[in-house]
Amino acid sequence: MTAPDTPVPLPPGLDILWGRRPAGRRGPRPGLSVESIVSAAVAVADRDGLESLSMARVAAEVGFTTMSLYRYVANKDELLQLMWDASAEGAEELVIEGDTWRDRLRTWSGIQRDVLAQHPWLTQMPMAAPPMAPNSLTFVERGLETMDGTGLADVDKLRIIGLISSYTLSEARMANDAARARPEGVESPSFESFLRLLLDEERFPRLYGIAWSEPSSPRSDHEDFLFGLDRILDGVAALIGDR
Amino acid sequence: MTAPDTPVPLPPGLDILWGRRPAGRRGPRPGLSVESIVSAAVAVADRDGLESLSMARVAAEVGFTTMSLYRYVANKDELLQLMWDASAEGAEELVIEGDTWRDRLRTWSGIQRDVLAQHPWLTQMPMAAPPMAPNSLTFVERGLETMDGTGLADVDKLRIIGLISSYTLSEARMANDAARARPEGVESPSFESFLRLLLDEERFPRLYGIAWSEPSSPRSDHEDFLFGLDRILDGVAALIGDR
DNA sequence: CGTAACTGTATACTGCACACGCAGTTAGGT
DNA sequence: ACCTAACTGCGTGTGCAGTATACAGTTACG
Repeated sequence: MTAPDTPVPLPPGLDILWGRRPAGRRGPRPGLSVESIVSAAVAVADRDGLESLSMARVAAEVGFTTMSLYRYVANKDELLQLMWDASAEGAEELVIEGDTWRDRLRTWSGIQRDVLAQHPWLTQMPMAAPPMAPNSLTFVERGLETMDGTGLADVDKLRIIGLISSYTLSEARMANDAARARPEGVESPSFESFLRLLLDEERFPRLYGIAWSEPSSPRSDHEDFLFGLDRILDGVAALIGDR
Repeated sequence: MTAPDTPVPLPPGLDILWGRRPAGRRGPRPGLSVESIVSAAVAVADRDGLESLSMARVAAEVGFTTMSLYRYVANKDELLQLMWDASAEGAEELVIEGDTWRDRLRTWSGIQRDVLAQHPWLTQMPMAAPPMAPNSLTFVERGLETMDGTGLADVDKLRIIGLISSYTLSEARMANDAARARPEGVESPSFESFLRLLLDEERFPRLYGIAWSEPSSPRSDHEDFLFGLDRILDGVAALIGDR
C-alpha cells in the first residue's frame, strides 16, 4: 500500500540522526542548529545533572528563547535521544587493540565505562529499546569486531555485546547513585554502616556476616566492576570452548 | 558527638520501612495508612505506568485529597522507595529449591524476572544505590543462601548477586521499552526491519549480516535472557572451580 | 514582486510537586 | 470537667515543567 518512495516512519529523532530531514530552502537563515542545541544540552547535563535539564535551561545556554528549540527538535524526548547518540560520538574512528578477544572485549567495555563516567546522566536516561542511532550502532559494530575469529555465531556475539553493555551500564548506574547519595564528600556512613545498624543476625545471617567482617579490604568500584566483567568473560570463554 | 540515643538519620523512607517511625498517640484516627497508599500507588503504576503516577492520581485512588498523602509520606521519592520495597513483599516466606547452586541461582533470577514482569514500572525507577529496604535485603539474603556450600567467599557471593540482578533488571528494562515502543500490538516493524533500512554493508558489515540473515529462528525474549544468564553462571562455575 | 516557506518569539494553557495555614478531633494532664 | 498539645484532613497558592498556538519578520522561488 505504501508507495515505494514513502519513507518508513522512524522513531522520534532518528530521522535527524540518519540524515533524513528534508532541510528546507526558503526562509531566514537558521540561527541555531540541532548540533549546537544537543551539545548545549549535553553541557548542561554534564554540569548540573539530568534532573536540572529543562528546555528553558538549554535555551538559556544557547542564548535563545525556550520555544525556538522546538523549530529544531520535536520535543524533549527527541532531544534526549539525540544526546544519547551524541555521547557515542567518535565510535567511527575507534580502533580497539588487543591480542585476544578477551583483551579487546575488556577494552571495549572500558571505553563504555569511561563514557558513562564522563556523562553520568546517561545512567539516568529512559533508554528506549535497543540502540538504533548511528553512533551507538557503530559502537556495537566495534564490539562485534572484537570477537572476529572466535568462531562464535553472530547472534551469540550480539547477545554477548548486549550482556556486557547492560552490565556496564548497571554498574555505572549504581556507582553514580551511590555517589549522589553522599552530597558533600562527607564520607557519609554509606552502605555498610547502615547495614550494621539495620541487620539483625537471625533474619540476615549472611548479610550480617558480610557487613561486620568487611573492613579488611576497602575495595574500589573499579575492582567490583572488573570482578563482574571477568565472570562474564569466563562465561564467554566457556561458550567458545564448547564448540 | 551524637548522643547514643540519637537515631542515625536514615535515607528517605527507610525509617518507615524498618519500623522506626514514632506513631503518635493523640489526634484523630488516621483514615489512611502508609500501606494503603503504597498499594494504591502500585496499583496505579501497574495499570497506567509510572509516568502517569502522580500524587493526585494516587490520592484519587484512595479517595482522599492530594495533600492528605503528605501526612504519611514525606514526598514522592519516598513513596517510590516504598513501592520498590513493596514489590519485594513475600521474600520472607520464599524458599528456593534446587539440587545445585546453579539451579537455585537460576530460580532466584527467575523470580526476580517474574516480579519485574508483573511490575514493569520497576524498570523505570530511579534506583538509588544498593537496596537497603527490608524486603529487598531479604531477597538478597535468599540469593546468598543459594550459594551455601559452594565455598565462595561471602564478598564474591554478594558481587555475583549484584551481577545477576543488574543483568536481570537490564534485560527486563529492554524488553519493556521495546514493548512500549509498539503501542497497539500492531506488529510494528521493530528492530530488525529498521536495521535493514538503515544499515549499509560497508559501515556495518557484521550488523548488516545479522540483520539480513536472521529470520531463521524467531527467538523469544526469554531465550535471550536465559542465554545471558547461562554465560554468567558459566563464569561463576569457573570461579568456583578455580579454588 | 507577490507569496509560500521558514524562523524566532510572546503568550497562554496544563499538570505537576509541594509549602502553608486553618479547622476540626482526640488523649492526656490538671 | 476542661484545657491544650498533638494530630488529621483539606483548600489555597506558588513555582516550574513541557508545549500548543498565533503572529511578525525574513528569505527565495515563480
